[in-house]
Amino acid sequence: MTRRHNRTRAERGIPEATVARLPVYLRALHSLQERGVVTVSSEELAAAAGVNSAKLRKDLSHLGSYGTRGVGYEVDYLIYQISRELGLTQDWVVAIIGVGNLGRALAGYGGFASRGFRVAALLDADPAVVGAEIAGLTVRHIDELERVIDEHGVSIAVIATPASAAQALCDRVVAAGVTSVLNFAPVVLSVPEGVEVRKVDLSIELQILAFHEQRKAGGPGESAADDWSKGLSGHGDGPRRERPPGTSEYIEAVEA
Amino acid sequence: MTRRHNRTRAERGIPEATVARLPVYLRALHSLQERGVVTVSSEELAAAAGVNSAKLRKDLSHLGSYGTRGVGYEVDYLIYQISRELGLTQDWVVAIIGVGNLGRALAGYGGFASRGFRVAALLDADPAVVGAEIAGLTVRHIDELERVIDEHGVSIAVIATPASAAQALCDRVVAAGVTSVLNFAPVVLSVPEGVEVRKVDLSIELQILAFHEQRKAGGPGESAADDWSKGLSGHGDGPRRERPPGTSEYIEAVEA
DNA sequence: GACTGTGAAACCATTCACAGCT
DNA sequence: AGCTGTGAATGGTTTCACAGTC
Repeated sequence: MTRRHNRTRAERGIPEATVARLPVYLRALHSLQERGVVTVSSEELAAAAGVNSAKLRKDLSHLGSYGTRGVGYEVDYLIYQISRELGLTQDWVVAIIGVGNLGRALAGYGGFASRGFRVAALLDADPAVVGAEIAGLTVRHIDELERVIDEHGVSIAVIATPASAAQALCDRVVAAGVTSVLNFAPVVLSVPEGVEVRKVDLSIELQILAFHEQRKAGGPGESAADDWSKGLSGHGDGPRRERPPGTSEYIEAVEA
Repeated sequence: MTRRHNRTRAERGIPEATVARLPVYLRALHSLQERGVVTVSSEELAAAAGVNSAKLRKDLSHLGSYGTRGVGYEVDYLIYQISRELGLTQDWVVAIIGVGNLGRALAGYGGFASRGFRVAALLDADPAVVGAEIAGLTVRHIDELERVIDEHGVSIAVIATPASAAQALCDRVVAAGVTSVLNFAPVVLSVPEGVEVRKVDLSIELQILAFHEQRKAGGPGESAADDWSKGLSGHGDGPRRERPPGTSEYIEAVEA
């Protein structure tokens, strides 16, 4: 069922693919706004956002009819409409859990504050960090997690801890009422129905690049496609380049 | 045209969606491997990777027929095959450009080294950082970019600079022969044909979360859908919550 | 009996091309 | 004349369901 009465358009339900691009359009629009541009065509905006214009128009059409035929889109107005659709016209209270290098980078990241994300708390388990002042906030001990979430009305938790700690912390923030989690730890978090998790994985992107890079240079296939003795388990002498056996595979942290 | 003779299967050309999931499977497999698991069914592996089993099987079928009916997949063997397909059985030389908090986090990230990504160089423009030793490397000055790329045979550049510097640096690494770029700066980079760029955007994910979070709580729609005076340009009194006008919109850096 | 590999069906996303408005 | 908004066409991805293999 859809939601209530069918107002004008945008019969609720913007495709995920579109939602994922709206922030990109928003950024491009802000940049145009700063340069004093008042009106922009789908062609121009699409170029600035790195997509093609048909896609841009289809995406925007899901929000409503905010352009003017023969003219284009008014920059300020479109910024407002996209911001509203994304929920950026209200503040979101964010807690960052794990204050290693990544947590610090996130804490100080200007792109959050300027978009309505207010980092209200930093938490860590390491006594050496607890109490320190970072980006204007005092780092609290992870034991205080539930209290801090409650105190500040945190609605989004950012997990920037080692993988080993992530699931347990995720469980705690969810139990404390948080329903949106942004996970930087290299694990698949499981959460109950109704909780949204998004993942940013610093190494997955590199692996995807490696795949394409390899393709450019002849690819795998031919060379040594099957120098692995299937059926004989144990490590055999498989891969062309053995990795030093000490490099304990994974479980690895996001931190230095 | 496909590639040469049609070996067994996997007539070259793995869908992008599949490529993007292979690293996730790989991680799940490594974790199983560490726990001593020898064989895994599509159902179990899918659960560990957070996808459904039909998708997993279809994905793996693009690489080849590496499972055994009635039994499942041999963990070691599958790790090897996926690694090979992703190009992780060879080393990739990476340079990190921009050594703020994010650059540091990346430099020390264990998940890179253990996957065949060798961070060979760190570069920055800030004289206060140049010469410092971070994660076992001495930070070089950005002026030396081309020399460093050449010296080490860098094939992947990671850009972790403020947005304002990103495009120019990207142009330089591309001119120096790099064909894969991982971009953390909040800008759309343009590159010539044949160069692969991937983007990780710390704030886009948060914005997507905000969108869904807002949905849970009644959404926009009803309330104040059109309190913006279209046609009257200038800032009007639009959004429900005005942001402090000082918060200079974007152009913002990834750094603290 | 158990589980993979895969056609076929269903679904979603992108692109095309043009009617419709300004 | 110029540009948006959108049906229709295309292409890609996910899911279903089961034949084939161990």
